[in-house]
Amino acid sequence: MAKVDPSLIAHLPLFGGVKPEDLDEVLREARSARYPKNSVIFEQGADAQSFFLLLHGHVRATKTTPTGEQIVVRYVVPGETFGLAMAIGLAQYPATATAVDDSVVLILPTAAWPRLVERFPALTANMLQTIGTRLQESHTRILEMSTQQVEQRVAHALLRLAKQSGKKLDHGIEIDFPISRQDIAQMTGTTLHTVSRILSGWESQGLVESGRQRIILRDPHRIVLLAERTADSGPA
Amino acid sequence: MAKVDPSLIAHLPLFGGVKPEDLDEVLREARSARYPKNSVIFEQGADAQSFFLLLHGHVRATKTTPTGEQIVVRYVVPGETFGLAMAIGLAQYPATATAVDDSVVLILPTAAWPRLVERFPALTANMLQTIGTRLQESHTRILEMSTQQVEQRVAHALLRLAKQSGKKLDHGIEIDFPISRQDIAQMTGTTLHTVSRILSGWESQGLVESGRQRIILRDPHRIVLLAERTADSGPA
DNA sequence: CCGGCAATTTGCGATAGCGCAAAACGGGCC
DNA sequence: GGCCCGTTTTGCGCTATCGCAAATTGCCGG
Repeated sequence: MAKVDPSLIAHLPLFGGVKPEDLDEVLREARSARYPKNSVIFEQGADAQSFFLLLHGHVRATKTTPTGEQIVVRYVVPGETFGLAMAIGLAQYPATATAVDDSVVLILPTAAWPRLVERFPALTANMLQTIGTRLQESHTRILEMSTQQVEQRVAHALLRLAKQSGKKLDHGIEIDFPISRQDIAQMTGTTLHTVSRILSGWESQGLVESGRQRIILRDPHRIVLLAERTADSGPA
Repeated sequence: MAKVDPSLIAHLPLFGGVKPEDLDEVLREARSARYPKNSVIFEQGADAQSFFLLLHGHVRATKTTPTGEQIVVRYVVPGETFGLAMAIGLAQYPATATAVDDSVVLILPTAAWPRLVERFPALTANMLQTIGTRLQESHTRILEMSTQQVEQRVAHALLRLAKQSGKKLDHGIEIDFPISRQDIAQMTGTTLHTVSRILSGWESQGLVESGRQRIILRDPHRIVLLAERTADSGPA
């Protein structure tokens, strides 16, 4: 297991306020690991023995009901933390994390957290900020699910993904990791069938170009219009 | 403005780990205020100059879209904090808070927070816990909205309210503050019409007894069954 | 290069829940 | 005690979206 270079993590929000030269101290507690595409990093309900920092790749967090339905909680991009159960007082992970791409993560033992917090009080504040942001995002999502129709929700979801992980091409913005219709359905509270129909429609209007687990926004601007459109407005 | 007795707040989660005798120091920064039923405590978008602790009454937090639709984010019960914008790094309140009952709140200036945190480091951790719990609740809500039908969602919402603010009667559990069909609709992502139809149905089956802004769960157990029922299961 | 599998597309009902509108109700205030 | 207004109920048609099923497609592994 290779040593992690402090410069890799120095700029991350979590470590704001921690002196770069102190980061070695943090890294001493950490190890890194590689997860191949589609491998599970941790499972919902498992003991939260570690928390994670994504260095490379993409991770999907999902939550499953007792009856087996699942939703995508979020996609993690490099630089973000995940599996923070312990920070909010949970002994088990509330969601499952899966690498959707070959991914490299920094693993910190949950047990080290209290020690780190004591040593670097700024960490708690940073963590609070992180969780707070996620809370807001959740509320936004609830608001959307309550007030918008499926097409608008899908538009919002794709725009968000594009902003988060978009790779600019000259003919549009490509979402930079494999994502299926089913995934999008689970992000927006609908079915893969409906997502497929919507994307087909958009494709024939030149709004997107998509294929197997691959989506390119060809005309982000018009998608923004779609996302903001009220149920009735606009021509046929 | 009356002095607040430390014993009133000593047991609150936010102050866990703070010595009771130190609470005076906190209270020196605070003032209390009374908000009559239906008055607005702060408005979404306003500068977050204070944060709040509910002492008596009930407060509803709502979030409104640019186009005017709104959802109920949560109901605050005595002992809980609200308006924590500053703790998560927001300069403006992300929601509106309204007293749904005559309510008494403890008001703490946002400006005092950094000072308090420095003095009582446990506060940050407590806050993290609080926000973390809310994040989880949000995720649960998203999961429900994604996977359950309206009737089940309403059942869950009522059960939660009953647990939070239920007053036990010998003939059931009454939700202890005024709540309209519209409110429930905004908690569950549906319309007041649908909620009304559902409650009417339940009433005729003896599950609830309800009236103007008033709901009594007559048969919580059967409502639990409803809440857990999968779309198809069970007889007509 | 081919077989097989997972992802996607699409057609075709079925329906839960919406939206509108109107009527009934209930309480508080004067 | 009666009036006024906000809340609730309910009928009725409509449609967005689901659910199922079958056909198609594109990849990956061998």
